[in-house]
Amino acid sequence: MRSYGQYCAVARALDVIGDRWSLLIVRELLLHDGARYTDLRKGLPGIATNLLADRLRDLEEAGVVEREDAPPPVATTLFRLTERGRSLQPVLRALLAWGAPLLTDGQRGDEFRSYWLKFPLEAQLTDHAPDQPPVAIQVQTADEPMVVETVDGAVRARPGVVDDADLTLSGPPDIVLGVLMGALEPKAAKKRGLEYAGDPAVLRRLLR
Amino acid sequence: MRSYGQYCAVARALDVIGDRWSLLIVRELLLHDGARYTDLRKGLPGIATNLLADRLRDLEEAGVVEREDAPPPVATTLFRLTERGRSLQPVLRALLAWGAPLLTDGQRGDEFRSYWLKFPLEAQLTDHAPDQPPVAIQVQTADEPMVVETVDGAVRARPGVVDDADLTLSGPPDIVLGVLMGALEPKAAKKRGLEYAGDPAVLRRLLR
DNA sequence: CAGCATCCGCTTTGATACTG
DNA sequence: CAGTATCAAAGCGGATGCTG
Repeated sequence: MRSYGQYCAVARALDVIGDRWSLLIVRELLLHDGARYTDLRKGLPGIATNLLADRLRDLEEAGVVEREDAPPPVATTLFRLTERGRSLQPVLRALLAWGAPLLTDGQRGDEFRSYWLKFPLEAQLTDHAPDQPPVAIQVQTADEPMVVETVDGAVRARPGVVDDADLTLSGPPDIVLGVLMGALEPKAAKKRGLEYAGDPAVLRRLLR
Repeated sequence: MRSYGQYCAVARALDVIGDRWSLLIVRELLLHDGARYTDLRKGLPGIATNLLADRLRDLEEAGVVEREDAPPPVATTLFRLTERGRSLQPVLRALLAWGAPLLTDGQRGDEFRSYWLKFPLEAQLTDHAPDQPPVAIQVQTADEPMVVETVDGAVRARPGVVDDADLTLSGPPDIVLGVLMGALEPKAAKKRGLEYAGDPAVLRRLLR
């Protein structure tokens, strides 16, 4: 990117990560540290492959990303965030918070990966009854199942399955997200394609 | 900007404010609410006038900026942030914090406006002795003088002059900033063009 | 197959000139 | 003062080809 040529911290930051796709690459690496080129392409639908290569090079030069030639049997290049790269998390969090209201008008044909739910869910949900036994919610939407669970008073979301989930949600991403963010009543959501099974109190415990 | 087409809050946020110059326009309006088109141009050295007009239109459509046709005697258009626009402040703060280390390698011919110091100074400085009488630092660098002063235990920076400053700093922006951020010792700074007069304890009170 | 590089058409940006 | 208009240059998106 061409520099803004301004002696200002915001402008200098944007000189480094203001390029199109750059912050989304950082998002992918925050969600999936040690990703292969192909993983990044899958997580960045719409990016041109030459741009991904360019950006990775730029970010590497800027000290945000580092590449590691994994030894056999993997024998592939892994891309990681440096410490400096991980310190972009507050920027992503702020953007996430600002952008969250823009999700309420539905998916509108946008691409979606269910592990993208990790950040909004962990930001929004809190365990309001950490003394109670832990709970787990199984979420099924789009490409892969996710688990939302309480761990030591914190709420964690990860790809995966649990067989003893206290609550199971499945349906379109925007509906599932709406319910999990407390913006949509389960009753209304059922009419819009939500499958809902288990204990509703679990949701109230995390939402409040 | 072309949409990323991803159902993700970060991507949707970037769809709105990820365009080149957009966040710097927001910076200007946060620093100078109710700015005229010409004020914005002065505060955004390097922007092409058609781009400024385009971005202001886009941001207005997105509900970030609003324009107000000021009545006489002003009789000009004023641009303001909406509430939604002001809520971008955490994003700017996060970018500022991330970009701050990039300022330490000097100004390198970059443009500078002294009121840009407001955010970094207020973010970095704290009044560690709020019970003591208030203090003021007069800062003179580049285009206009700035005052850094304690107000009810907070630190405020604003364009202007005070005649009873406890400390006066003047010199090149990067040197003055280095001293005020505590990254540069006054002694070393003097060798690099800093004029320094008054009570050094004032600085220690705000830095610690 | 993973990790690019190249080519090409299109869009965005930048610089400058001009206007109500 | 607050923009349009114009045009060249750079950046982006999509397709495809190359190399280990």
